[in-house]
Amino acid sequence: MNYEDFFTNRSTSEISKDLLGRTLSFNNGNEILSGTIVEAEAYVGVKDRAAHSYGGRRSQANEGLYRPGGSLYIYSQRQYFFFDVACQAAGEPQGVLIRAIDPLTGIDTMIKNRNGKTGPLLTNGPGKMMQALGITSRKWDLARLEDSPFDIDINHKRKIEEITALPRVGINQSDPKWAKKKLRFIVAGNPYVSDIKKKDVKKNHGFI
DNA sequence: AGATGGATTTTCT
DNA sequence: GAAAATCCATCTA
Repeated sequence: MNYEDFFTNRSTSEISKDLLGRTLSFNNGNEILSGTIVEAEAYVGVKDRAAHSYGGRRSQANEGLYRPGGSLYIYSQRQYFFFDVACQAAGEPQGVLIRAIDPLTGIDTMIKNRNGKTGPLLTNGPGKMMQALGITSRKWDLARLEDSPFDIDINHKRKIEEITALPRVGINQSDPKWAKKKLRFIVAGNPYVSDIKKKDVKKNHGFI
């Protein structure tokens, strides 16, 4: 299995769901920072009102979405960066946004990168996650996953008790049809999922 | 625990 | 000039 196969050949929601439980890692040149993906959102292209590629919108800023599955689309907003992987064949601008990871290695460095924050505050949101990894530029935008310091383990994943589908976060509500679509997938009960309620957190973090 | 408003910067109109 | 796939401090209960 290679990245291009993994990120094409099935729907972007299926790909997003299948990313849960897999390890995302970043080699900062000194050590490997990594964590288990516990939250991801699908953006399904030109018909998706909430996608950056809605209506075929295309510019230097969102070019990554138009690249073949397995290409990186890194984008910035309000001093924060977002990590997306393009899905589907070249020219079909769909993608998955990785929103949160349950940290595994390099945790001390993540705490430093996050100015002393600890626990779920480390990585329970897309901007926070990238800050924890120490990403401060769009340097790797448009790169292929296999040619970047990022890695997603597509050969192994942790067993998950239950996956929940929810509406996506922070998107324009002017078109309820798309705003309400359940294209956000989470590991139920994991404390690193953004906005999870304390009472919903499970002791095993949602893994078996 | 839930709600509100400010910060800040890239990108497009 | 305004909007944006966010985050955080601060308020109220």
